[in-house]
Formats: sequence, structure tokens, C-alpha cells
Amino acid sequence: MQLYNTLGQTKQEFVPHEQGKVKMYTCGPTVYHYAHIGNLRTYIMEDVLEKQLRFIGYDVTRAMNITDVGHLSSDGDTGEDKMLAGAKREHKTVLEIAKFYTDAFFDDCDKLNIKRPDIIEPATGCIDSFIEMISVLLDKGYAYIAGGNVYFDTSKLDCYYVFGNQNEEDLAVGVRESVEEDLNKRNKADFVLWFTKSKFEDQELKWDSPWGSGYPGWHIECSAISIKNLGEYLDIHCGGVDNAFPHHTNEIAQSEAYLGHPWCKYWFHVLHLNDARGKMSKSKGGFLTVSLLEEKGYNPLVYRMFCLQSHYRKPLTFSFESLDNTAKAYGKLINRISALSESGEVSVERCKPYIDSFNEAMNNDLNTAQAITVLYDVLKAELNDAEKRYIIGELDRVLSLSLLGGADESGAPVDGEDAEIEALIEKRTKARMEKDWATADAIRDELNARNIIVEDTPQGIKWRRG
RNA sequence: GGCGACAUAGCCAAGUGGUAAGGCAUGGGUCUGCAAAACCCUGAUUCCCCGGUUCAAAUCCGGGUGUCGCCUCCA
Repeated sequence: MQLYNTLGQTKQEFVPHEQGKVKMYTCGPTVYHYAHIGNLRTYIMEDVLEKQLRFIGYDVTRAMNITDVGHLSSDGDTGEDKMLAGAKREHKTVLEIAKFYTDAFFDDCDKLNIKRPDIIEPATGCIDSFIEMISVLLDKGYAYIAGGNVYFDTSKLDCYYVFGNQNEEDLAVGVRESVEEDLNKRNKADFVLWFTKSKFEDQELKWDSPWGSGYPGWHIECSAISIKNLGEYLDIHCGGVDNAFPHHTNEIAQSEAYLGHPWCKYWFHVLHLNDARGKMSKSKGGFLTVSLLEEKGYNPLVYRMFCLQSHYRKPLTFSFESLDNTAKAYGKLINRISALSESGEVSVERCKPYIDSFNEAMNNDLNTAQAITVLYDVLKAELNDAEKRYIIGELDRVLSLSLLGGADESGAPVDGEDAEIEALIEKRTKARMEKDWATADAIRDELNARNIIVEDTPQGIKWRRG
């Protein structure tokens, strides 16, 4: 498989550290608010990566953290911790907030058919690992204590700026308004490993450490959780582009200083979802969530398809015009697939070329837009319906667009409402037989008003929820 | 100021030197009591601009322009 690696900024052949096995790490959400659909774009693309790796035979182990502490300072450093601000806003404790939004995050993932990582670790459960790692960094001379905090000393590294050719002198400190320079730092790029003194004095969660009561820095979490669960050699580290610097750069610095050898070989970064104003972000407000899309009548999987039609390394601009476009396309696709019968013998031999071309697209740096066109090729192909269903089912193991409709059908048993609809359809059929078009159309209008779509096909009348 | 990504029809988008995939929308047609669905047909003399290399460039090189991101909160 060819993958673009931010480390080196080129497409490279993917070769895991241990043959046949892939260790994958994902920077998880900060659970102080709902995830917006831009956040979810990253998780969708990572999900596709993981599933494609499994599809072509790798044994994948994937871990993700839940940030319920640390790197939570509020937007613009207005003096409140994000988790604390969330807690105050909703009159809950920090841990209650974390639990609530963690659950909300996974609900959204479920709706988008995003598989749970094998390992999910909240940061608050790994404090001992952070302390152990920081202790080693101090012992090895990669860290120092100043003003009550423990800092990582970037000048001890041969190469700090691993993702590009930056010079430390060019770093603009405090570019953002209201972010102040930390005078305890020996070098501009140094970062905090452990806080005991911070501008957020009312930190709700604190832990004892050799350096005093405090809480972990913003970057140590991912390194420690990854090494603890996936070992000393990581194959793929994922995240949104905005994490490349400084978060991932710092992770590499501290992990390799701690381990004493190279750590992660491939860095997979997903570009942002933009709207007319630029990057969608929680701090700007007006962001879209999965529930909001549902309220507007969109199936969340339409958003998944929207993401898959683009490439993960391209900025994607969101607009309702584009989403409507995809909603239409998705509806048509599902329609065509559900019209397929179960008849015919499946010849794996005949199906193979389509699966091959799907893999060819996907193994070329996850060309999902190209991979989706295989779906259309299959529908048009000279294959029997059973074969088409078989191929689509296989491809959907990676695409996860519920193309064969499983979830919907099993989740909607015939209930009272269905029986009532069936009765109305029956009545309309009778009217049509008698050429009583007025009655037939009236019934159809009534059903339409209840969001039921009625279609008169040569095979009989079909109905579905719109 | 420094670093990085992106730029193809109304929209989403493939394409990595050989003469512009696919999807949605549009228009026309078949079918139909009508509608819907389905199916068929219909689109860029051209790939942000200007140079260069080549028999041949959307694709390579040089120089611009524009949009977006990062430079210690961010997916």
C-alpha cells in the first residue's frame, strides 16, 4: 500500500515494523463539547484507513486516547480551562462532562459507521505512565524544572522540526492574541511536560507527582498512551493536520528521547473541513454536528459519503449545496442496490477484477473518490445480481456506507405504523385497479406528507421512508 | 516574518508525459393514468496565469496569482 507520509512529505510504500501487523494510534477527542463534522472527517478517514488495512489482510491494533485533562486551555487563553468551562456551563463536575461528551462522541461515530478503536484510554487513567515517562526524560537530561513546571529541552535534540525545514528563529512566539510568552522556557520551542504552576489556578483535577501536585502537559498523553498500549514501535500515527506542529512534533521529540530509538514511521494527517469562513472550529462557533444534520433531515451516512468522495489530503469545503448533491447520489445508489435480486450463482473469479480495482484505488494513498466509482462500475457490469451484491458487500466492509441496507431493515421491524401504511397502500392499489385516480393520488399525498415515498414499479408498489 | 498544502465543467471530483474517468445537477428520450424510480442520450478544443523542457504536458522545470492551514487550544 502506498501512503503519503508527512515525515518526508512523499508517498511511500507502507511496510510495518512487524510483518503482517499494524500498530496504529489516533489522537482522540477533547471531550468538553460535541464533536463537529470537521472533527469527524478525520475520524472517518482514519476509520477507512484501518478498515482497508484489515481488508488487505493486516492484523491491526489501534489505540486512541480520550483527552479529559491537559492541553485544555481555553481559546485565546481567557483564563479558563476548557473542561472546567464546560463543567461550569452545565453545572457538572469535570468528570461528568468528560463522560457525557465521550458518550456523545461515540454515538456520533456509531451513526457514521466508525468502528471503535481496539483500545480507548482516557488520559486521567494513565497518570502513572506520564509520571514514569517524565522521570526518565529528566534522568536522561532531556527535561528541566523551572518555575515549578517540568519542561522538555528541545535544544538536546539533533533535529526537532521533523515535518519541514523550519528554523527556530522564525518561530513567531505568541502569534495569537492573548497568548503570552512563557519566560521559564530555555528555548522557544520547549514545552511543558508537567504543570504545578499554571495560569489556571482553579484546576479541578490534580495529581501528586515527584514535582508537586499538578497535572500533565499537553503532549505527553499521546506518547505515553501509545507506548503503553502499542509498544516501542508504532507504525501509523493519525490526526488532523493542525496537530502536526507542535503536537506531533513534540510527541516525536519526547518519545524518541525516552525510547532512545526511532518511534513511529508513518504520519497520516487529514486536511481540514472548511466552510465559507475557513476552517470549521469549535472556537468560532456556528459549527455543525451530526445531530444538527439529522435534524435537517440528512442521513449521517450521507456525510460519510461526502467525505469519501473527496481525498483526505485535500481541504474539503462544506456547503449544503454539496451535501445535497451527495444526498441525492447516495439515495440513488441505495435505490439501485436495493433493486438487485438475490438470484444467481456467485463466481468469485468473475468478481475479482472489481475488487482488485477497488484495492488498486485504495492502496494508492487511499483514493476513496476513485474507489467509489468502482461501485458504479459494478452496477453497470455484466454480472448477475447475486455477484453484484457480493462485491458491494465486500467493498462496504471498508466504505461502511450500509450499502446493503442491513442496519435499516433489522432496526425497523413491522410495527403498528408499518401495518397502517400497508393498509393504505392496499387501499390505493384497489383504487388504481378501479382507475379511481383521485382516491389513489389522495392516499399517495397523505403518505408523502408523512414522509413515505411510494413508487409504482413494474414489480409492484414499493414504499420507503424518505 | 517563517513553514506547509491546495487550484480540473454549474457543483463534488479522478488523473503523476501520450492527447480530459465517475457522480450530482441541466436538457432530450423510453417507460408510466399521473408522479416517482429505472434505463438511454446530452457536457471542458481544455485543466489559475506566464515562460521553459519535449515529437508530445493538466501531468516535468522556473516564475507569478489566489485560497486554506500551522507557528504552543484545535481534527
